[in-house]
Amino acid sequence: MKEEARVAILDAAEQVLAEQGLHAARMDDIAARVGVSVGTLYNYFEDRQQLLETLRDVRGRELLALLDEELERSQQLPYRARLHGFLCCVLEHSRTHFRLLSLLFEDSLRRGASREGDLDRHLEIRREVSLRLEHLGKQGVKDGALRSEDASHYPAMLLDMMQGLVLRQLIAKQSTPADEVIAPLLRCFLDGAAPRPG
Amino acid sequence: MKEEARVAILDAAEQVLAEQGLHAARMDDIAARVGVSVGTLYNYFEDRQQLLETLRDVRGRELLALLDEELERSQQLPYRARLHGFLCCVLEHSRTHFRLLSLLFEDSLRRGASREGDLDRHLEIRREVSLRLEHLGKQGVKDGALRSEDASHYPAMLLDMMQGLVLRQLIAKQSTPADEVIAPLLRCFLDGAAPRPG
Amino acid sequence: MKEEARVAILDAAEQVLAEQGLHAARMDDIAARVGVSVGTLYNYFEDRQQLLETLRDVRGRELLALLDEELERSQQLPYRARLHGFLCCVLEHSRTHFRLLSLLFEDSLRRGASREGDLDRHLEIRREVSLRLEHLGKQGVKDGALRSEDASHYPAMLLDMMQGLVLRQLIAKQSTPADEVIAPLLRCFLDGAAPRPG
Amino acid sequence: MKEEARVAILDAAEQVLAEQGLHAARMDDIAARVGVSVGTLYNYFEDRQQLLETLRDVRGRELLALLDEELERSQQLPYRARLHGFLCCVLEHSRTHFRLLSLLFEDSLRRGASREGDLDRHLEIRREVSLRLEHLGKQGVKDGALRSEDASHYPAMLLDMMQGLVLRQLIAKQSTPADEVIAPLLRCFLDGAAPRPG
DNA sequence: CATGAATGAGGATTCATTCAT
DNA sequence: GATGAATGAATCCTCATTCAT
Repeated sequence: MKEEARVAILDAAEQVLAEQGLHAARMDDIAARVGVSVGTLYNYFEDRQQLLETLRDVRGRELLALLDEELERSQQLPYRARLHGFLCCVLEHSRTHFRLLSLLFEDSLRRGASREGDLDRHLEIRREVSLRLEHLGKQGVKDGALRSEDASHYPAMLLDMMQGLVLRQLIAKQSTPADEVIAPLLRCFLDGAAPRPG
Repeated sequence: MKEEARVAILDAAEQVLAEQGLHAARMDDIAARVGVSVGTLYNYFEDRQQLLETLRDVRGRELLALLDEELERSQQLPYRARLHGFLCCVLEHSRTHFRLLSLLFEDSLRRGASREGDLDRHLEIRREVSLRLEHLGKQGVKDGALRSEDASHYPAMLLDMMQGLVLRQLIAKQSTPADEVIAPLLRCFLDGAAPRPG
Repeated sequence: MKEEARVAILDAAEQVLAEQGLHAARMDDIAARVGVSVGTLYNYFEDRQQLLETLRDVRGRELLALLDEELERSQQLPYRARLHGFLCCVLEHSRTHFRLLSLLFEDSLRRGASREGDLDRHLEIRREVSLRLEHLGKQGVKDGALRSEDASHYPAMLLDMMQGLVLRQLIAKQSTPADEVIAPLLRCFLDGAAPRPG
Repeated sequence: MKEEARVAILDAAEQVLAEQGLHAARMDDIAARVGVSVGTLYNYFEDRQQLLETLRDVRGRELLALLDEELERSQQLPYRARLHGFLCCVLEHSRTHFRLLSLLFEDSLRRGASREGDLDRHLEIRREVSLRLEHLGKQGVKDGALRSEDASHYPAMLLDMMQGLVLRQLIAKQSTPADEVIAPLLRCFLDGAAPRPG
């Protein structure tokens, strides 16, 4: 009961944030979106800041759960297929929550300048996703699908490209099927942009 | 005379924005940084919004000028070297202005939702950089250094990876030499992450 | 049954008021102190204002009852002893409830400015105590222990000194035995600060 | 210029506080009283708290200045006359600012419970006045006008009686000439309430 | 042109009170 | 009767913008 309300508030907050931006999203707007009054928000969250932090944490944990599920499911598949599944998963989740995560991330970065150590928690999710990609990468190296040389750079590169990809879809307000956009990304990542000698 | 003042204000604005964030940067702070009073800012810029827009445009044009200069200079070199030079150029400029551009870009994205058509101007710079990369890519294809198949995706991918790269350096507050960070990026981009068969 | 609850609420209210102050004491705090929910408070008292007024009246009547009891008990004693007993009684009660009465009195004074006639009820208790002192004073005059000249001023003076005395103990957070603090007060009051000629 | 504004704000604040009470006095009310807008208040004072503290300090220092002036002036007079002058001075100042000082003092007392050490500054003024009375008392003892026995209690007693006296005038909304109310107080204080044997 | 005090709309937060369960 | 979540009016404070000097 109480939990449903929290969820409803978080969902509303995400919508309003996505539409109005981090700063423009007023508590009144969020309340109106849920269909309650401002005061109610404060029955569930300490203050605006804590509401946003909770939202970030919840969404982050959702993504990680999705990824772990996907990794579990694809355990027997070869590296390329697993990576493809993983990225699709990230893409799918990001399409839904990208603007939110992006806004909150930007904010972390901003405030990270002043309050040292706060940034750590804010980057946790990205780091967790990265860790899973690293782990996956080790399989890739073992399978002979990845060179070990630059392996440490790959997670970041992949995430960067994913992020940009989602961002461009957001801007274009279109949503190409995941396969279609991930395929060239994977081709370039694995095989390189240069023509294969053979 | 008038121009010098504008430049001073823009510089101050960038510093304050980088330190305090888009929203926290107050007109008073900017004025104080220049060493003038608030009123003066309004003699040079219509309002806060226009000051920020000008700042974004100016910095954008500076980057484009740098890139064009670099492309001019490297005209006789092979594709890989030119691309390397180009990315170094982007990296260098981004290191100096990244936080600014990132903040302003986020803001554009945010307000892009509401004010249709406004976003276009905001994305102009990224698009211009992208165009130059496309153009460079054509040489790459001609030189046989790039497959033509996914050529249309390459500019975006490269830019995404550059952006992430700069971002990570900002977060880590360290600044590895350009060559060192761009090398693996280029290796992966051109040759792929998978081991070359030969 | 109903009465016990009222008493419990009033006691809790007094504690919270004493700890947090008139304004900072929230209905939720009072309810929590009793161990009930806010709604319950409203089953026993019209609203916050009425709860506080009741509290003031109840405590006031308790003091008056104590004083009357003391006066009854000391009926046969000489003036000085009766006055001493009376003041000890006031001191004892004040030590327990001073902060409360002080807060409520201040509040009366404040609102007395706006709502004419309201103040009267608020000052009732002080007036009642004063009346008893006046009455006692008449015995003092008869006994030859008081000059009749300024007799009308004495009750107020005594009360003022008592109030200050309690206040200073509150501030110092110490509680000297009643006799010890009342003795010099009585000496000064009855014999004066100037050395006796004899 | 800037100082005039500060003074105007402080005066307005005092009026509004006296009329509405410590808590009911809104920043908007104070601003309206001065004839400026809220924002202006914040150009002169950090926040509400600081405005009130400043007001208390200023009024306190005004009283001390008055007292020191009076003590200076009466230097050659005998103790009784000097004390009379001193008390008149306190009475006069209190009549003008009593409600203010009383409100602020009550507030100090309240918050003194929680924030230890804060109370000290709040009680400073009362303590300063007390010090001057002590000093004056020493002359009284030397002059043979005061018994030294309870001398340490006298300042507090006098102040308590003065405070009550002013309070009662405030409540009664009448303002008896200073001499008339101070005379019986002094008579009682110096000669005692009991009839002189001689 | 520069100044900087004044403006006042705007937003986060609190808390007495209500009322459906 | 008891509960406690919902309500929303009320208030402090901020800061972009203006304009008289």
